[in-house]
Amino acid sequence: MFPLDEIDNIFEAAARSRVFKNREVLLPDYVPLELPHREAEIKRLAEVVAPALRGERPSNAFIYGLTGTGKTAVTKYVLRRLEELAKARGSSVSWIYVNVRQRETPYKVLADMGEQLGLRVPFTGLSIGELFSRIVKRLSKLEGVYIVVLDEIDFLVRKGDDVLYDLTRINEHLPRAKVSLIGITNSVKLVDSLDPRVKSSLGEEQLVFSPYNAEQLKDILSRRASMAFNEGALEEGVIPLVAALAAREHGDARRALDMLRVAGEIAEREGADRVSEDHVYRARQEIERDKASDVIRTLPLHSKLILAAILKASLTSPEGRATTGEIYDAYRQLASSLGLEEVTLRRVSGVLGELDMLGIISSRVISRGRYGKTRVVELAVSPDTVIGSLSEDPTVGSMVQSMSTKGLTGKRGRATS
DNA sequence: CATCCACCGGAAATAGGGGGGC
DNA sequence: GCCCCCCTATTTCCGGTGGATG
Repeated sequence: MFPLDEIDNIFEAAARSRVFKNREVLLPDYVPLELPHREAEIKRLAEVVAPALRGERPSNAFIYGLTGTGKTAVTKYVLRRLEELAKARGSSVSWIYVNVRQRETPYKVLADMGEQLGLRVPFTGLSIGELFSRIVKRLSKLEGVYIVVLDEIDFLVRKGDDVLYDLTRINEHLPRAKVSLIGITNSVKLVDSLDPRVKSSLGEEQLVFSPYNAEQLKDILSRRASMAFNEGALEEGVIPLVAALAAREHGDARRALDMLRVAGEIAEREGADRVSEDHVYRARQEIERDKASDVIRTLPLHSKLILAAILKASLTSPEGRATTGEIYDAYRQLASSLGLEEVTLRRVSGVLGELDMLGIISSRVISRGRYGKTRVVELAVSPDTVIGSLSEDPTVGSMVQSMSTKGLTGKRGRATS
């Protein structure tokens, strides 16, 4: 028998990282104790929600800014503080945070809200209306101020949605409790597509978050890095590099912190004791690849097939591009070789649009005059990534693998420029 | 300069699998 | 059990449309 304490020693040694002191502070959901370069936004939001301390309903607010500009972090930061303060003064203020992108459908958003209010909600079966009135019923037994944060609210807006509208009017049903809403989005366009009634209600206050510049990113990164990494674990150029790369991608601080964390993880995996610029470059690649793989793996069957068709069509074309028609032909071949029913051209066109949104392909519609209007598609991720992710699928996997050899020879055959 | 290709992309409807309340 | 609901992927229907061609 191996002595227990020796096992412990092994774990202990492995657990003690050479580069990381506290890796968690680089994770996306970590809210730091201070949010540098967002002082003005914090102040604005604090002013907006402050009336809650007097038991008044704060104005609804609309927060807009690109991804990674601190919208979520600032909101959580301010509301946490507000709640603490309220508790200390004996007034009742609570907040509910729902990420609409993760909850996607109106039903799930309401279900999430309901659960946070202590309701037991079946994951399906109820009508939206029923669910809504249960929430109202629950809230009408309560008192105090409730601030509901709907993050990435874009996904709730899709045409003719009354849930948002109903939420803005929920106070009419409540005798004592007061609800105010904070909507967070990263698309300016959203504001226009909003139901005008919702727009005016939600837009009682509007906050705009501007992207961080490279200097600010550098500052944010070094503060965070000093908590996350051991002394001297970062080579000189690492932080400026990460900041520069992220600044180029519209100042996304989350992306920057991710890059830093993954660079650290790569360094650690390799047993290096310092994180180098090379680790950063590789981290950036790895992040892109993982993101794409995750998306591809969870695609529905026919979307995978269509992606395989794109792969096939683009690898056999000299430019690496393919049109909708070509993709459809390739798709039909693949489908019939697997003995599967085919989806229509309209659907393929729709899937192409989805894949574009997901960043797996990039495409634009062009007119070839006499020869019609079509969409030209090219892969936005490396063929190897696509092949790798698709081959895990039980249905299309083997087919993609056999295609990969042919495809890659085809690719090798063409000019490398 | 009208024509006409090869699709685009909106809207509505359906299928069919998940489940309620009563 | 009955009737209703939600959700996703898809079909059906169909009115556009940029620009090379004749």
